[in-house]
Parts: sequence; structure tokens; C-alpha cells
Amino acid sequence: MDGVLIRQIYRNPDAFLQQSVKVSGWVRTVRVSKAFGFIELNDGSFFKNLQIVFDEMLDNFAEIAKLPVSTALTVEGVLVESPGAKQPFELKAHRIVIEGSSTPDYPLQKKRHSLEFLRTIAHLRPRSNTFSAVFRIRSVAAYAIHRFFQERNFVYVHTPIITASDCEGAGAMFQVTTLDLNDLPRNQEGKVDYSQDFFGKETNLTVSGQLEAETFCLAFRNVYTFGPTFRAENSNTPRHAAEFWMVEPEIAFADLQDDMVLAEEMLKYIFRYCLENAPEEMEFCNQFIDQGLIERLEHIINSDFVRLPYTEAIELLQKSGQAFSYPVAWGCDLQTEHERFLTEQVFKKPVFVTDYPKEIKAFYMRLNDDRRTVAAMDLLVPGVGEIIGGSQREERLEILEQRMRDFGLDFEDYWWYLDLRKYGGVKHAGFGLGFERLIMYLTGISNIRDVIPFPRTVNSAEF
RNA sequence: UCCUCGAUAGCUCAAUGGUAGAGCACCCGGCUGUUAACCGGGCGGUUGUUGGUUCGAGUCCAACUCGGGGAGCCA
Repeated sequence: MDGVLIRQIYRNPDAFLQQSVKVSGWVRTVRVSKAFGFIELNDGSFFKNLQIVFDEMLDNFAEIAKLPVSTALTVEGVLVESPGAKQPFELKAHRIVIEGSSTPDYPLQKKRHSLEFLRTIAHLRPRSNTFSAVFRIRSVAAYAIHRFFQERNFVYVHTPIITASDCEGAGAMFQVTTLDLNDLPRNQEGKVDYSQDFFGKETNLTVSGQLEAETFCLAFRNVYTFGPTFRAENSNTPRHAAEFWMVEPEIAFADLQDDMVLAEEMLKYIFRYCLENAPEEMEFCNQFIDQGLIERLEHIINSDFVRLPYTEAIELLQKSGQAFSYPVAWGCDLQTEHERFLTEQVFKKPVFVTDYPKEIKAFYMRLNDDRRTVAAMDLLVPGVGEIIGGSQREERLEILEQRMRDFGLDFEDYWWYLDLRKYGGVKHAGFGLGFERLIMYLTGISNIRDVIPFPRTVNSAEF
């Protein structure tokens, strides 16, 4: 008899009812009486457990009745309709084989644990309901992203993890070196001689694949990256990690409006895909992590995102009569409290804030005709804040060079980036989506450490 | 990095400056359809670390470590 997956049984129970079935999985809990008992078995293929009914007809009944949680079993029996109210069917066991034993000190108890405690046992927490749901949703969402772009013929670009370009100053970087830190080679000025380092120059872990993605954009037209990025910022918040994943599409012959349409369609696609393809996991999140989650996501799928120019946002905030800790004035960046007010109080749905003052945005963002603002957009969502940052890129060589001078950037470091404008440069645009922030929004999990299998944050690189 | 709150049994939490407790987990026993099963009994502690105040510190003070919430930076 070949084994079946619990997922197969749940998805098509009629094919298995009254049939002999063999399943393998791990014990979530055992409830036992004198002559019979119940096992909740989870085989990893499905969020829900299969209830196993066993009785003293088993020759190893006494042993099975005392199994500690997390014992691995293979169970053979007949799938029958369950008289119990909480499950539609159950497996009446004829034979139970212990595949892998466990011990009573198994840390995961069959009760609710705090997320903080579960973080300390990151190697075991995927066996809990919450993380079983979160990490399957993470997987499904990652696949949805690939599907979305591949269906639209975007080319998936693998931009480098190790980079020599200190691009856009997006944040502090982790240095990559093979030099002996206890005995650094020095040049004549007494500075570290990186010509003796592995790459012959100073290198770091990437903070963004955008500039490299632009090169492929101007060859393949529509491209996207999806991979890890690293920031050595000393950020101690529930929304920042030192290692996280970003999705960065880049589209040619496209402007900021096209960019926002793409971002909006992509998010709606991912939300819809996860609701349809991980319904049990989404329902669990809706019930135990964030009540109202599904309703909110469905509302977003069916609503139009707001487009709000920065200048109007400032006026709106100023006229709101709301007391803010940080004053609102044209030219200042929006503070968290301002973003929350806009997206949570005023609109109650995602808001694109567009056309920021050029001084507070990156050098590569396209200068608008007013010469004061750039074609940038941030997508703010209730609860999570900024989830996407994007812009139309400056394709005009002279203006780009002027902007680089304004920012004090060295042309030599960007010679290849400038070449893109020289050889058939066209208008193009793109954005970056913080994948973990998307997962937070999808699951209702409020700490980024709980949507990353093994999170790396300031002072923490366990496992 | 700043502000703020916290750290007591494996977990979640109690405990006026004066004998460290409960629920759950775990162990033993009971129970013929359980659902975080239930009922009875038992085991379980260098009170985060270091130092200080005091006759006496889980409790007060200081520093440090780790964690929660908020802010900055950002995705």
C-alpha cells in the first residue's frame, strides 16, 4: 500500500473514504482513554491534522497511548466519516509503526506559545500552527510573484549579491572581504590596501539590485529581480531586518503611471492568489492572528488604490487639524505618523504618494517639469506603512549628470549606469517591494522576525 | 541610536522590603468518542547577570544583557 498525503485526503475525501489508507507524519497530540484514543497527526503537506482513532486491538496499544508529542508515525487503516463535530473524517488505525521517537521534554506544547518564545526555538517553530501557516503563505506568495511576472513575459534577472557599486546610498552596507582583520595590509597613506583583497577592491553585500536590473531592463524591456538584500543599519524595529528579500521590477517605455498600475495589479494578484491557494492558512491567520484580515484583503482587491501627489498630501495634512509631533511643511519627508494618518484615518486603503521634492529622494529619480519634484511614488498601506518605493528613472543624460553632481556622486563609479542613457536610453520605471512586509500584511503578523525562517537583526544571528 | 516597559518553574503569569505561588506542560493513576479532552495525585526555583542599600531584597538603587512597544533610518 502506497502512502498518501493528508493534503490529498482533504482535497478529495471521496476518493479515500472507506478505503485502506497509509499516512506518515508527526504526532501533534494524543488523547487517550482506557481502551481507545485519538492522535492528531500532521504530515506537513497540509495545514490541518488528520485524526487517527486507535484502540486496544492494536498489539502496541499501550506504547502508542503514551507517545510524546512530535513522534513520527506511519499509520495504516481505513478512512471513515467521523462522528465528531470538528473533523469530517478520521483514520481508523489497524497498524501504527513508530518511525522516529520523541521525548517528553519536546519544547512545543499543545497550547498557545508566545511568538517571543517561539523565536528562541526557530528550528522547531515551523511545527507550530502559526508558523505552519505563515511559512506556507510565504512560499505561496513567492510563487505568486513569479507567476505574475512570468505570465506578463517579464525576465527574471539574478542581480549580484556581492557588489562593488556603492549604489544610491540606500543604507549602511556589510563589507565582504577575505583580508585578515587582525593584520590588514596598508598602503602608503596608512589606509587599508584593498588591492590585496579578494576582488582587488572594496566590496559589499548588495542593498538593492535596481541599478543592475536597469541594465537588463534596457535589453529585455520588462524584468524583475527577486532575491536577498542586506542592510547594516542599526534599526531596532519590528519592521526591519538586516537580511530581507526584495522584489524589484523594472519596465521600459513606461512612466510613473505605468509603474503604479503594475504595483497595484501585482499586489492584488498576490493577495488573490494566496486567498485561493492557501485558504486554510489564511483562515487561521484571520482567526488567530489578525481578525478581519481576509475582509481587509478582499476590500483591497476590489478597490482602487489612491493616487495622492505629495504636495496635496501636505495640504491635506495641514488642513486636517490633527496634532502631529512632527510639523508638516512642504519639503519635509512624511513621518510615520503622517503616513499612518493618511492610510489609516483618511483613506483606509493603500495610498500612492507621488512626486516628492527632489531633495529628499534618490539621484536616479526623474525630474518633473516643475523642476522641484521627482517622479517618485511610495505605496503606504494600513498597519505596515511603506511597502513599496518606486520611481520613473531619469533617462536624460545631462539631467542625470547634474543630479549626480548635486548629490556629490563620482561619475567614474557609475560609468556603466550612464552608458544606459547614452545608448538608446528610454523612459523607464520600477519599484522595490519589501517581500517580508508583504508577508506581514498578508498574514497580520506584526514582527518581521516572525515572517523570516531565521531572521537576522541587530545583535542577533542565531541558527 | 533615542524614549519607554519588562525579565520569577519547561511555558504563561502571581507574590506591602519579612516562609517564592497558580494554571498549563511533564510523571503516576482513573475514565468506552475525545477536540488546547476531562478527573485525582506528584515532580518542578541560584527570581536575567554583576555590584550596591538594608537586620533582611523577587521587591529599592546602578550598570550590563536580552525581549516588548514607540521614534529615527528605510523595504
